[in-house]
Amino acid sequence: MYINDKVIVKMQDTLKIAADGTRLKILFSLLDEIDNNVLEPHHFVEKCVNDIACQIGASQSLVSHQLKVLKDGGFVKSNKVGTKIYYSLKDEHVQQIMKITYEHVLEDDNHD
Amino acid sequence: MYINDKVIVKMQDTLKIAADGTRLKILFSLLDEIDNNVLEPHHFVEKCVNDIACQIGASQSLVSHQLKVLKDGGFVKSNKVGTKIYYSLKDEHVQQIMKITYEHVLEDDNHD
DNA sequence: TTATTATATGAACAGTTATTCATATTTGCA
DNA sequence: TGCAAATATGAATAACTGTTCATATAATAA
Repeated sequence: MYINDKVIVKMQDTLKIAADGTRLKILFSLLDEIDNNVLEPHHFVEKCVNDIACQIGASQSLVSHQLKVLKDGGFVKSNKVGTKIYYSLKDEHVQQIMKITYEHVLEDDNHD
Repeated sequence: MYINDKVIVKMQDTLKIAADGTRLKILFSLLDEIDNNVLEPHHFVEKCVNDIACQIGASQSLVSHQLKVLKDGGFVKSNKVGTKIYYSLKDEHVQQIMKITYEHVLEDDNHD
């Protein structure tokens, strides 16, 4: 084995964070909405907790909980302005994981 | 939201499969071993269940269970020869997910 | 047939986790 | 000060899942 256990655990933890419907919806909502193709490179949008909650149809509490998971996992960053806290994608790795996973499930559709 | 719930569920399911240490070790063991850089493109190696179990230090039963998960999820394919069943990576999406996740955790190391 | 090798399977348990609900904290404003 | 808005937090629960153990199945050889 080339990859040591520490790296395996980190990869596992990273993928676990992405492997949740609510968190995926949050991440998609943080992708730029200017052009319809959300999976192409771009700069990232900032949104506050309530706006995300409304957009994905989840409660404030749930979104707050999951944003904490995403932030601890290095998926998003935050920016406090007044009482609002704006969240945005942290880097492009997240976007790339989503893009490849998206392509993977689309390809599977052809085999069903 | 651009992405419908069906796609979200499929992405979640796909990522869940990758988000496990044992399964990640199995996938890494199925990457070609000729050049040391396991994360570059290549053609995929075939290995039987017992060989994988020995290489990653897991029981036969556990590896068999997880290979079933990986196969059902479209991550690996199998090829029966006599009593042995040879498994290999199914396509390059799996490899790409691993590569990007790997890069992501390496980058995080710089911030610790 | 019997024995052996390789793999799959099912049940059971322990540990984890997503969600909800209620409440706390923080900030801005009157 | 008090109030409202935005977000975070903690507990509790229900559902899920990775692992182990024992056993079953399949293929080969003697």
